[in-house]
Amino acid sequence: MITSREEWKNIGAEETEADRPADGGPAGDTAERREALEQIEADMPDEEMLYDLAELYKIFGDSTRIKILYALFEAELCVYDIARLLRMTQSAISHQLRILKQSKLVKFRRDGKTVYYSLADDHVRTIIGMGIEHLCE
Amino acid sequence: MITSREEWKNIGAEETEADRPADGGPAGDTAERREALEQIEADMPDEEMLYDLAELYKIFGDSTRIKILYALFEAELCVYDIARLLRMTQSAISHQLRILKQSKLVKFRRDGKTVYYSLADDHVRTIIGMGIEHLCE
DNA sequence: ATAACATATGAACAGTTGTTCAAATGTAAG
DNA sequence: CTTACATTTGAACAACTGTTCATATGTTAT
Repeated sequence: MITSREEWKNIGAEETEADRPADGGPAGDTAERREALEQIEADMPDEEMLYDLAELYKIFGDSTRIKILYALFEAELCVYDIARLLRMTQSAISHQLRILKQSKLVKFRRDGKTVYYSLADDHVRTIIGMGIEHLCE
Repeated sequence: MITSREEWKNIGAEETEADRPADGGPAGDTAERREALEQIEADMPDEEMLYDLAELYKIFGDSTRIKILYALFEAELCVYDIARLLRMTQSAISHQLRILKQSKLVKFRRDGKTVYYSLADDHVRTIIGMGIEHLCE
């Protein structure tokens, strides 16, 4: 029986790199391939950008939030009405609105006791539109 | 001290609707507002569509997956090289590739022992592009 | 001031998610 | 066949997420 992990272990490397791929790989580790990888690495946006990008999409990755955003496509709405529309508690909606607010996807204005929310800009529409386009094929 | 929940409670309603907003709301529950909400509800895509949309964005909501997709922007890559590029275990990468595969965001071909992955279509590029555009403002 | 209303927030809890570890496939060569 | 390589997969576990419940904050009216 093969111990499996042993093949991958880069003996002598630090503990934290123990399970990462060492040299080798398919069709040998040619200079060309190594160079190509380095080029790709160089062309990649920095860590932070990619992290922020993932954080942004995480926001869209919840159906409650998608529904809220979609509802705001048509009109400015108060928390109470969004809750009524989605048949959820206003607490749940309020929590999600906070997240949407933090991501600058929605803006709000206060009118007396009521707080009205609306889309921050048209990017939201475009991003959701892209997703729908992908699904419809 | 106010018991708070009591104000919301729709007395006589089923248990499951106990904490949902009943009639009322800001500025009274006029017929106009009720009608506007019904119109919005009618214009909303069906539950399933919105759920699928959220599921799609969930895929983009992880930086490892974003990195993999971004790497595939430039070239077809094997699992081993993606792992090397992102400095992660090939197991972790393989798990994520399975998810990307299931969502039809990447396709793959086998060449001997090696499996090469690439973007399934250009929607991925557009969707990620939209996200970057939103961040850069 | 008090009461009622609209929204926000903190803590707790269940459900989900991403990585790791270990082992299993699948493929090619000796 | 066996061995080595490349990838996949299942289980376990920690970290994260969304909802609920209870309560707090903010606003208007009396």
